[in-house]
Amino acid sequence: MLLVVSRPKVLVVDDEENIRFLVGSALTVHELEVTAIDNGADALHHVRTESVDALVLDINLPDIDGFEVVRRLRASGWMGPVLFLSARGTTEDRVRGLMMGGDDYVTKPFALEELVARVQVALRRTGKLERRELQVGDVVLDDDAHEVRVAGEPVHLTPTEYKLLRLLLSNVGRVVTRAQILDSVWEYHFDGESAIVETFISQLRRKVDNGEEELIRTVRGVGYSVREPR
Amino acid sequence: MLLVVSRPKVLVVDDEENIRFLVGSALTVHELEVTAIDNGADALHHVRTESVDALVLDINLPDIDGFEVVRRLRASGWMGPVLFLSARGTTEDRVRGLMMGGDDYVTKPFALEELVARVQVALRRTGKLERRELQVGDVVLDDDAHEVRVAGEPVHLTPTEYKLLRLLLSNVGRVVTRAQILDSVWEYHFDGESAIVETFISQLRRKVDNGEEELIRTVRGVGYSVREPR
DNA sequence: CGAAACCTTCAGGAATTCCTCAGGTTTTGG
DNA sequence: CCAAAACCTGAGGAATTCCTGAAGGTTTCG
Repeated sequence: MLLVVSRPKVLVVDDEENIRFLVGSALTVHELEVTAIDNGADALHHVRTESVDALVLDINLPDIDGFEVVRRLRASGWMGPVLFLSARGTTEDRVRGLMMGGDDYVTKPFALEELVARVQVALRRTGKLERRELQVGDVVLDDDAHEVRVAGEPVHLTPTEYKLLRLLLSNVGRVVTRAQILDSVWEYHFDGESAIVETFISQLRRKVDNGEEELIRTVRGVGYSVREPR
Repeated sequence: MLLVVSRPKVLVVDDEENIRFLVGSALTVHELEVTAIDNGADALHHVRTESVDALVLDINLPDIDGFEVVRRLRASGWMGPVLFLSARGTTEDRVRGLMMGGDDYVTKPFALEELVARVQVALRRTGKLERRELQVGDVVLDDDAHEVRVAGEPVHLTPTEYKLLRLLLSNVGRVVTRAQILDSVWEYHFDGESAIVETFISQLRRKVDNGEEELIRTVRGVGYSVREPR
């Protein structure tokens, strides 16, 4: 597996303080390195002098139009992905026409989650971000393909099984309590009895646990855990 | 795959600033090298002295008529493709009659996307741009010919079917969610119910999925995905 | 204008998945 | 060693999700 040493760098360009803050925070939380700039000229300079892996760019900037920023960047050879932000309705058609290719756009107001997801997709496409894979032993959960492989062989999981395995794998070496599971996989908190967790753990084991060393350990009175095999 | 070292060069000739800007941006985003000029005389000079791979040319220029520009260029041996821009209705018939060889035209107002596509087609025809094909298993989607072949045999797809297949094939190994599909193939975001995606997936499968190993996998609760067969 | 091609909705049916229940097995603590 | 607690697992009906054909409406093209 490819080891990505440094985090991908994203430049956010928008003249609204709020947007910069929100988008910046969201991207930072998702392990990206963020710089925020409020005008086109400085943005140009930054991309040309620093290394930037992706650009989140408002179209309506006080000085240089977002399209123009990109045009100049392309002219100077920068080929990274660009995600345009545009106010709904105003430039929608123009944007549609310009996008395609490597670029993308979202209209304000947008869901931060969606924006982050798109930036990540773009970064993966350009190889700056590794594939989202969780691996323990010979079990691989590939979040892009939404697929699970055991010893290389694809294994079919139902949506709930998948969510459960995902939760366990992203907590390797830690016990996940029944309450956590109920809360995360199902969306109700009740402490009441229900064998539902057990049922799904059981099914998961049948599909994913191949004999010898058990992947999913039961921690009696607490919950379940997956640990890296030795 | 052919490595294209330098980008194809496109000259845009139009007296309207806006058109030059929009067309220029669109072409640049699509990795073409663009020069823009606002009159016929300079355009003639530019083509004769610099290397130009394709021409986007307004018919109504302030000085020399677009047709005349091309006539002279042909006379001096320049044989590149020309895409004429014309105002709707006014010159349409004339254009039809006058265009020859590898030339094409679009009427204003036009979709930038379409214009870019046509320029690309022209450049591919003259070998300045590599061919774009998406292939998975024995299904080939040829974007230039706008054609799909299954095991070598051409298969007819309607425009929507084609867009859908194209989206799926350009995301091999990744799940494409229903929302992504609706957003990309159709242009509305709604979370409301609609069996339309299913309907088209169904039709696509009938046309493209040939028995043995299914090309288009359903990922229940998420979307659809195509994966490279092993 | 008329025909053909295409898009969309709808609805019945098929397939899959969820979840409860009930009986069995293992572990714990005294 | 025994009983209680905790956990495992299979079965089956309910619920959800998906498939697909048919029918009606729209657009395109000659």
